[in-house]
Amino acid sequence: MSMMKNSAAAAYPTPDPRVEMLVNELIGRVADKWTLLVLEELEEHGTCRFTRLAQLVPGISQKMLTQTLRAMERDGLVRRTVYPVVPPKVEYALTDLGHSLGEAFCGVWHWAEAHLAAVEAARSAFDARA
Amino acid sequence: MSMMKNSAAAAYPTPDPRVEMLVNELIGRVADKWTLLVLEELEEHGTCRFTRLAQLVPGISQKMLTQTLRAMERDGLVRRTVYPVVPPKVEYALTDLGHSLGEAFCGVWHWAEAHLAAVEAARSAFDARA
DNA sequence: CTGAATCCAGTGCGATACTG
DNA sequence: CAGTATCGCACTGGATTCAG
Repeated sequence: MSMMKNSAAAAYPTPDPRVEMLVNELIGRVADKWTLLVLEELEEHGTCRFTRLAQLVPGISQKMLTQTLRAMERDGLVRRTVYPVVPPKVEYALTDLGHSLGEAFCGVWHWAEAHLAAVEAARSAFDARA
Repeated sequence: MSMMKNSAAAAYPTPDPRVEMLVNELIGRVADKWTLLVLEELEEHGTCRFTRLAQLVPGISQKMLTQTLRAMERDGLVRRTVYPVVPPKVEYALTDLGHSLGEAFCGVWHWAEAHLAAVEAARSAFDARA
């Protein structure tokens, strides 16, 4: 991975416009608010059942949780295990792919944490100006 | 950077729930599709005028570009310079803060690039199952 | 050229009710 | 328990028009 094309200004990853579009779409999907939150909870608590996740993720509706989990499963980020018992029991766990995404997002997470104050200051200054 | 809190399970950044909420909101704002694209173009091409950006970012409407730039300016990510000439000339440039965000997103970018095939494979498998 | 304002179609998403 | 189905509204965002 990350072979670094021989181009000069290779600080940025993708010179290929076709791949770039696909990458943008993928990021758009994966950088969703609920996806991030679910990802984080699964990282932190490990395998969880549906209702547990609903409690863990603050403010998520049951509909959004279902949709988010489906999308993540489809993208190979989570593994869904159904136990044929009654009442039903369904467990969700991160795949390796999902875990690697969590790590990738750590950079953004750290950035947000580190620069939260700076952003808030900038906002105050901007609002004061206007 | 990345001082690593002394806590044991410090693989994940934020233990404080209050900060976590703020960080989530900030990420939600900043991880917007158009913000990412504008950020990328500004990284790649440096200072740009309004119309230039409109051409550079594929498919963005003038309304969204304006909104995005305003939000980014408010958050301290871009610096807006107005030249009092006629016709008007306005330049947009990344601030240090904006540049640092671009770097933070590189991790996600690389992830998306590296695992694009894996995600597409997972989707095909999922769709075939259904 | 840069942008604000208006209009409007599409849809994201919460609330609620129902099923296996 | 773990969903699916339906409704309804608020908001997103594109197209268009107007202004400095």
